[in-house]
Amino acid sequence: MPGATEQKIIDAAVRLFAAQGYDATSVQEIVAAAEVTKGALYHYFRAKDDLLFEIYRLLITSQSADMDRIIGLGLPAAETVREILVSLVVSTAERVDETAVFVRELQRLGEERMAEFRAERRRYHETFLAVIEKGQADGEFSSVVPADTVVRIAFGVVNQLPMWYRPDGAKPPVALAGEIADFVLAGLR
Amino acid sequence: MPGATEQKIIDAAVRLFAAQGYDATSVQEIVAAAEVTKGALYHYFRAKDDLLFEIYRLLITSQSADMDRIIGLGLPAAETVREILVSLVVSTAERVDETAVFVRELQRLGEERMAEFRAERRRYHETFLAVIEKGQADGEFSSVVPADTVVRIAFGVVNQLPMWYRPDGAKPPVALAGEIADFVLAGLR
DNA sequence: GTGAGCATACCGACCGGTCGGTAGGGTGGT
DNA sequence: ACCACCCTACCGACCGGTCGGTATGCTCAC
Repeated sequence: MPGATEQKIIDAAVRLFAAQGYDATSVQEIVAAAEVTKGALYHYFRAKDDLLFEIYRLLITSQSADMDRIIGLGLPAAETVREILVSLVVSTAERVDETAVFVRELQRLGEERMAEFRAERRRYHETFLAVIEKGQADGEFSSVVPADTVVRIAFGVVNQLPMWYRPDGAKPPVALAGEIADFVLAGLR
Repeated sequence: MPGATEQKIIDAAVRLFAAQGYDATSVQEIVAAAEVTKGALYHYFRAKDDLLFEIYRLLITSQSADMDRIIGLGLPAAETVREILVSLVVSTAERVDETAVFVRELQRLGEERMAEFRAERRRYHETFLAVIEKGQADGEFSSVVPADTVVRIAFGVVNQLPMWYRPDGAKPPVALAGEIADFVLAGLR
């Protein structure tokens, strides 16, 4: 539960990192945007990349929880896939800036933290993969296209979403999410 | 038609930008990797971001040409879509580094160049969109999912490809391309 | 001799991070 | 009731180092 100052710093960092990139954003810019001082920032964070770490942690934690919750419902494969995709697209649309930073600057994490995130990401990936494979094994889905390719396609759209999605666009996120889910499910018939 | 020195510089820049990011790569690193000196680099390029510009230009030019060639064949919509996707996936796999840089650092281009690329990108986008819309109008494709969403999904995978594709992986690019095309076409039935 | 193709030495700006210090609110001994 | 003490939160000037870019001059093919 971050305090007000801490939160202002993270919000400003997310906004600036998304708009300009991590390296192109100076600590000075962040503190100016957050209306705090450098002293305050380094009081709460040991280094600039702790900000990145924190941004990723918040995003991943909430998305993992979403997926686990949906799988816990025990729905049929098709409905599970739909629920996962809709929730993922909607939550990504809600947090485009965080996602943009995540996708673009993942590599900037140090070795150890990188490994930690890869593991979590892999788990996330494989949970979704298992749902599709089960659907294929049960005959609910077609097996023409291998499950891992389907997963790649699905995560591909989501991760690219920050490139074109605009909150003030014509299609509300939930409509978009529905279309994407429709298309993926159509491909699995 | 770049000379040998110029080409060495671009190759080194692509490799380093892909591995570390644009801002995290210093001009010193580039000239060291290319085995030239700073004088040589600034003899051929006016600024560091001219390198980015050149990388993008080479990539976009060749991909646009590929797509125009395929459309020129005048095949039925389904085959056109398949050909476009396969050629795009294969050529992206051949140039993962360029694509990674392109996707990650597009924003670093200045306003004017950015506008130029957006226009070219839009044209590319809309050419593919038109193929799908025509297929839907002719009844060859289903219209359940709007064409623009299909385009977003297709380009999503391709742009994310550098994140997971490894040239030494189990699946050769052409197999991968086939699977992706199969899936997209299945979604269009 | 002259211009293309480099090499080398160097510049000022700016960057992430540090550090000595302060403001103010709680706390415990008397 | 009061004050000594401390601790958290924060300030902002400053530092060493690195960065993109430049100025100048050599060399060699034509």
